[in-house]
Amino acid sequence: MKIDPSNPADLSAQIAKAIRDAIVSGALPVDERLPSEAELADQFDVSRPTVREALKRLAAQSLIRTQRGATGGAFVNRLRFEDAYGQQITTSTLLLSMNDVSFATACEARYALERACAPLAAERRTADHLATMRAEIHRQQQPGLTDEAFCASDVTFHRALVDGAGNPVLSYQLAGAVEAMQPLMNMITFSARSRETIVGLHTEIADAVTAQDADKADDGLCALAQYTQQLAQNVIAARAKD
Amino acid sequence: MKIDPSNPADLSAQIAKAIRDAIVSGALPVDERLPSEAELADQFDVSRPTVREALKRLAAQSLIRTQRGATGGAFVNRLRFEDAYGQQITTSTLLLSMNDVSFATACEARYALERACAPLAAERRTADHLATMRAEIHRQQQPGLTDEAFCASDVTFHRALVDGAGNPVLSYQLAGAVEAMQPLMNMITFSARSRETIVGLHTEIADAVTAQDADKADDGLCALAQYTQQLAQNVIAARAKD
DNA sequence: CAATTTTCATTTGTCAGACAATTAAACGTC
DNA sequence: GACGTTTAATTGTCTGACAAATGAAAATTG
Repeated sequence: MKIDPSNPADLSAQIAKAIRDAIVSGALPVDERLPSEAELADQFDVSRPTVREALKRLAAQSLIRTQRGATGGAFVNRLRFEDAYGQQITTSTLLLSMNDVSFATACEARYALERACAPLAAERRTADHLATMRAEIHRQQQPGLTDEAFCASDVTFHRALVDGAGNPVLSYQLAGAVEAMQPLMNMITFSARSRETIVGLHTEIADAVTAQDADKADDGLCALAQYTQQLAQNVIAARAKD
Repeated sequence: MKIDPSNPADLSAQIAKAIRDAIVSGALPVDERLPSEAELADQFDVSRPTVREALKRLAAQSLIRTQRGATGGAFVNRLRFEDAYGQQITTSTLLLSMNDVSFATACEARYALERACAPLAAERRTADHLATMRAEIHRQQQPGLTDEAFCASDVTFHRALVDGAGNPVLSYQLAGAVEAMQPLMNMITFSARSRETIVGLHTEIADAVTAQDADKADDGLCALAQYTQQLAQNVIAARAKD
């Protein structure tokens, strides 16, 4: 872990990589305290600011946490799913916005993944998940709701569905797919008519999950996917006219 | 973007967040040059090392790239899918290893997501994808293959299947799920008999995808998921005896 | 004038040393 | 023994400096 080629550029990146590899390989277990910045500087034969830049890189990925004081230092962080959600969502959102991913492609991916969760959710959903879904359906029927609030409620509804599968790995993966879609969905203006249709499909899905009917839930998701694609196409067509 | 509360700790984290928000919101477009470190230090009223630590945090997330020289500086980076793969895999791997995620949970998530790709892959796979799958099946039949190499080939096979869906968003999401499983799979010792079974199922899947038969591909994946779970249970049972 | 070389200014990368803030342990004091 | 005080260790930040890279401008040369 203490190797460093004599290339005097990217030193902090090299040090960060060395420590990261040690963490990923398990050589540095969770909650292990790293040597102090001064010691690391000695070991790698660099200055303390360079070590600090390397540690900040790792902190940005939630791989370490730091603590001041006598018994302080940098500690290997237990990467929790909640911590990873945020990064996953940020990354997914940027990937979509920076790579000219079409609405159709993103939508297809999102519903394909969500349909994978539906059978598990139908089987294992708890009262909590059902209650969240019903509450969001109710919210979506409020007349004064802005389009942004409608989309946010939509995200909450679908995340409750995904979480219903009771598999944290799935919830983590889907967090990116579902939340990253929100900026794209926000382009759509939801008329009273389209909201009614969506709420109807949400109700169909919630009913199916309540009844533990995986097939019906899948039907609802398919219909919702199709309808969402159609709404987006209408927006695109309307823009083309201008 | 220039706001900074007078809390004199975590300055670099606050600055990183301010710039990150500007990038995510689109205020800083791709390839835009950030002010020089000296200018940023002036604007945020901090020292240059503090600014540098903030920039290193962003660089660790591939949000910016830096360049030395007269026209150098920090530029907003176009986050590419290839760049994000690595981070996704690292994060997923650590999440699994640090959170006592059971083999069953990880396996369930992985195959649920992979099954979501199968119908699309059956529809759109190219000759390239089919060739990769066949090549890996062939490799998996080599007698001298180590268990690690067998697992690596397995990953390549399944990534070809996922890529066959022709949806970069799906490929990105699945990269984490599929690759992060590899360390867990490496725990399993693949006997000649189990390899034969797996190769048989791989062949069934490849045949189905070749014939564009989504249902058969799904059958193969389900069988593979079940068999993998069973192999893992055998390993766990054998360990319990010791 | 054109092409090439040189110089130079700008910017990042790194270093050294310093001080402030925080924290827990060691130490005294009652 | 309980409670405040000191102290040492550690991170967070600042200042100032120099090296290295790099493109642009200036000087030189044919």
